[in-house]
Amino acid sequence: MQSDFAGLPRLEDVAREAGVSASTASRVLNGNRPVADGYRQRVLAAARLLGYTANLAAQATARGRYPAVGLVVGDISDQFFARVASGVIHESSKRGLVVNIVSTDGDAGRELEVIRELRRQRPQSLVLVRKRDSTPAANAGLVVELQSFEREGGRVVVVGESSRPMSAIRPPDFDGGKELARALTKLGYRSFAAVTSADPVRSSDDRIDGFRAGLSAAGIALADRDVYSAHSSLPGGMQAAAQYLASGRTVELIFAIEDMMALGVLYGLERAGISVPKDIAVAGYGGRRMETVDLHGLDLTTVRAPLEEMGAAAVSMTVENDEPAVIGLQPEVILRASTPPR
Amino acid sequence: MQSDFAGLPRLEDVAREAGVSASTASRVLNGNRPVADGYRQRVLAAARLLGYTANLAAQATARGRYPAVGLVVGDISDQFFARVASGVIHESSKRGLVVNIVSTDGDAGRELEVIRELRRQRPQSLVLVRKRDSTPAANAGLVVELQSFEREGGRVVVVGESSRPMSAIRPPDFDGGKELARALTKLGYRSFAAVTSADPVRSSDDRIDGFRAGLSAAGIALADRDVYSAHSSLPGGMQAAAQYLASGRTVELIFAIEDMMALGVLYGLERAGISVPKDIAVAGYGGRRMETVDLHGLDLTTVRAPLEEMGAAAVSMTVENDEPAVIGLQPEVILRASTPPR
DNA sequence: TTGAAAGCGGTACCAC
DNA sequence: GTGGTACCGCTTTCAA
Repeated sequence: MQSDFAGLPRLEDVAREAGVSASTASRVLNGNRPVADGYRQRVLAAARLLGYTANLAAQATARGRYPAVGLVVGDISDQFFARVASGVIHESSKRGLVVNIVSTDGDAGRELEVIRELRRQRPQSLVLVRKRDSTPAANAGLVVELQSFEREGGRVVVVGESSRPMSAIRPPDFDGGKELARALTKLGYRSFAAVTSADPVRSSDDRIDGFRAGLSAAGIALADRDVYSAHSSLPGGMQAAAQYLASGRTVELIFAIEDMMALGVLYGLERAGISVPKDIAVAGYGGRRMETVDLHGLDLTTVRAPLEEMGAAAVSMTVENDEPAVIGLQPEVILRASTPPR
Repeated sequence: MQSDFAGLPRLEDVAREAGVSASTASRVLNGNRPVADGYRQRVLAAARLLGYTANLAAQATARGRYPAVGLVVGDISDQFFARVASGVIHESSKRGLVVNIVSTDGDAGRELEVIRELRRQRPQSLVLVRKRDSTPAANAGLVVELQSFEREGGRVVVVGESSRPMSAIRPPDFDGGKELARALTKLGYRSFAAVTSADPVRSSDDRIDGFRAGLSAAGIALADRDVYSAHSSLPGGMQAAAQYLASGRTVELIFAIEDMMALGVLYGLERAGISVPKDIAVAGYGGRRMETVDLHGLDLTTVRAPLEEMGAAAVSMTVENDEPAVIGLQPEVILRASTPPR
């Protein structure tokens, strides 16, 4: 073989350099068992001198476990997946775990396939990130695969949607919608419209449901005819704004379940001569870092979805062996200029 | 140790089940050397029956190389990194390589640190993705580290900025700007303004320079006073639009070096009562999938940066052992409604 | 405390 | 073709 890690120092090289046995060198480097201080120093010096780093794969075969988390995302260019992945990567790094990432390419049917791919590496845990639950059909083989993984000592955590009896971290969409409603009613708003995604994603519904619940608590009803739906994107938001305008109804505030849609709504309204927030207020959801450049009106009120935290929590769950559970995190309402007090 | 891959079938289990030696089983499963067809079938059957998948780490220690690519990104929630990563992941998957991902957290100074982290896994190659070249200071240790990696048979490809004598894949920003200018002049535009990023990123400059070069070819000059700069974001674009309006100058088309900025420009203009594309045209750059919902005017002309392709090309470069080289890919000008023929 | 030796799950050379 | 065996780099008993 040609490129056999050629040149990289092995544990034995360190041991020889330090004049001790490989066992001792190993003990020093892994710091578990006691080693005479003189030897300890020499081993450490030798390791530093040679620039030694343990071969993770060899360690893994010897130890019987690979300190890795397998990360399955749908599409890493999508903000949702990217932000969760970011959290997974950071938390893993903190905990000395490496991250092996695979993508289903947006095709949920490939989940099983990529998980098998991932398992070749014998990761300690699997973090599946999804926007929607897998279809019952795809689910069949998947559940078998995951259970066998857990039976072999692996841990699985699903971030996002999951109906399976499996540890999961759900985005606090309902609560986020609810708290937003509460904050807005507290600001004095009394009549609302909402814009949701035409795509059946659970998050959207939850946000709307939560929003509605929050309004109810203040004695305000959100009529179905005041809920518009469109593609979850900036253009979609413009379309929704057009629908709203065409309806002839007027409300004090429009809540869009996604920031880009909210921007689209904003844009659609303004180009129709309706000023935000003077004539109407707008709120979004997502909380992507929308640089708060001081621009009249573009300071969008939003709810920050704790996606990075969810990714981090997923990793934590897999290492601390808590009971399987479904946990949620706290959303954060961010009030800005697009919804001034009334 | 508890979770020692417990329960997972080993090669030996497959061999026993098939009634052959481990060597033979290995040969069948790796398909290199000849094996009698009878045995072959039995081994394959046994493997299928037991659900056997080779332990990648063990294979790696035995073979002396790990079929993995180490991917270093600055911030995976950033579209640029995410799209490149997407390409890396797909291409790797195609080629049977696993992807180990780490992030510098946006702190270029951490690059060396995370690369060391990555090298514990003995990946065959390293793909570094960056928006800007590393600082000379950080560069010092980095170059040593990377050269030692290459000396040991690893391959390194930088995607994005790199001044080092190292294989790199540069985004075709200059060409993209140039081709855009050519396409626009061909449509009949004659006077232009541009909006660039206040942040010193090479891509921005290249796009502007290319744009300028393209205009020159048509005998048109882009004056410095017609180049505005702002934060590369939607609000930044709005600011730039405000600057443009305040300048009192009028041009036929405004080119912003980033799509979100272009949208901000669009928005800023329209809210000032200037209609796009009726009164003025706008073009962007980036080509993120901007869903082409049929909305008057929001169909933004742009240049598609081939980021996924760059990621894929990086992986290809590391496996096909071409000479180290700096290669570029083709940008794609996408003319849409925001720049109608004049 | 320390080192020798036996693994970990595989691969690949060797002789039959 | 096939199986025995040494070995990959590291960990972890086990005796000394």
